[in-house]
Amino acid sequence: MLDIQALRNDLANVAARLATRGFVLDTAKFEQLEAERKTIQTRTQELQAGRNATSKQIGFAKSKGEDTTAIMAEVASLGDELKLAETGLAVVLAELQSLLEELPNLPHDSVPVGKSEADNVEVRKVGTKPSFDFAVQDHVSLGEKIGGLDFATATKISGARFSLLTGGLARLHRALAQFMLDTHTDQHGYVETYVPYLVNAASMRGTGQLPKFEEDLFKVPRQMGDGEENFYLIPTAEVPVTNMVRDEIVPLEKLPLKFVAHTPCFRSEAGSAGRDTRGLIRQHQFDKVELVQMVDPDESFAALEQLLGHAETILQKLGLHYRVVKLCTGDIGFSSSTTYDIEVWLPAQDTYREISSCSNFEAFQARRMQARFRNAQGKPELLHTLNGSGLAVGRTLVAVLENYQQADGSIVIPEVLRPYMGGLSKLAIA
RNA sequence: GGAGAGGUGGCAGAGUGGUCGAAUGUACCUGACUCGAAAUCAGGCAUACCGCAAGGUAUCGAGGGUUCGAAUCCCUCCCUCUCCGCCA
Repeated sequence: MLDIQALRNDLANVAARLATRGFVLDTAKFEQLEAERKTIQTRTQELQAGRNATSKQIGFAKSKGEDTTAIMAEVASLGDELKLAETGLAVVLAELQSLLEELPNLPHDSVPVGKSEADNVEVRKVGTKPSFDFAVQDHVSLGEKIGGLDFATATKISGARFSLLTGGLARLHRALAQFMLDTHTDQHGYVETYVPYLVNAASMRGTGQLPKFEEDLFKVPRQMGDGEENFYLIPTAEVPVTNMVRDEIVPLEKLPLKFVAHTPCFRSEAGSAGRDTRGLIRQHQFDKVELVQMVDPDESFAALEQLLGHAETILQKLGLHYRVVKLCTGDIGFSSSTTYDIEVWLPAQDTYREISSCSNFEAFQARRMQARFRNAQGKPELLHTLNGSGLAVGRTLVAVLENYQQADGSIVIPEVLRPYMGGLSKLAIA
């Protein structure tokens, strides 16, 4: 959520910055709501002040045993007008709130201006493309050759966009996740966390998935007293982990907070019909190791570079070629101020494919969540939150399969994963 | 699932219809005393919004209700704790 003060003080500038990401801010509507709010709020507060003062007099008079019928008659007439004013105020405030909740974050000044993915800026390439003296196969064919990648059965069990791993591939998948977790906890100073996969609406609101992107989520209805209040399946561990600090005031000396979590992620992939239908690239369920940091605002951009480096380390240790891309204003996510994507080289597709996305949200999520720390002056101040995939496990599995394939279709297991594979050095063809 | 007890400021903990936004303790900040610290003493110390300011408004788990007036009474819900049952 943006700071409403920024909109009040410098609406044109906010609108201009939002425009760079293709968002049209209805400034007239905002100004109108603000004007209404001011009028109604002032009026309401005047009425409340009047009522409070009179009621106080009644209490005072009664305590002295005086007659109060005259004053009580006077204040009685306030009731209806006050109720009306309060209701009107609540309506305007709710409208303002929902307008505010649907505004995306302001891109940071350093973010390249652009319309789409095509305008993203490549920051660096690391490693080299592997060369093959045979025709490369994609991970689906490779999975069939060595066995253990079974889409047909997954479809029977659940439907499209689900996968089933068995045997060596299932173990390789687990090995990747474990390797990532161990690296981030042992070498990068993250605290391992195990979190709920079903979360409430307040958490989804906190990180920005709600109210605007409900159709991307899997919703689990449940009865709650009279009505119903849904659970949602997490689309990323960012949601439960970042919400750890919702409504908290973190002591300064505890910063930065750094958490890592390995979780499944559930996405409805609404609006992605027909995209990436083959293979493991785009699924309703996939695993991800997620890095999350909550930091002092002065340090969030340095933290972003570090976090990005932590994610890159995994690819380097796995010996995978990748590039880092800085997303342009038109391509960054709703809540993000700055985002780097890491794209891994996939030889079978002859292209780089997103495997991690690392973002600084500045105070955008913290303001929604009221996630604060006590600053050096002892005052509560909004934190900055960051997160990044470190990495998407399913896509990393794809990258390992495709980059480590041999002429016969077998897969050499990267050195760093072998301890997690019981010393195995190769997945042989079935 | 059944029975009971609770949810108040950073923390602990009073407060059961009227100068209560809330005693007290503790933590923290400032000052005094001290060579310095501890102890002691004095003062300060919730958040948000409106306002140039004076000041005002809201917030005592959430929502609704009663009332001139609600932390306090009523209703619904959520959460926590204790005991019992069930259970990976």
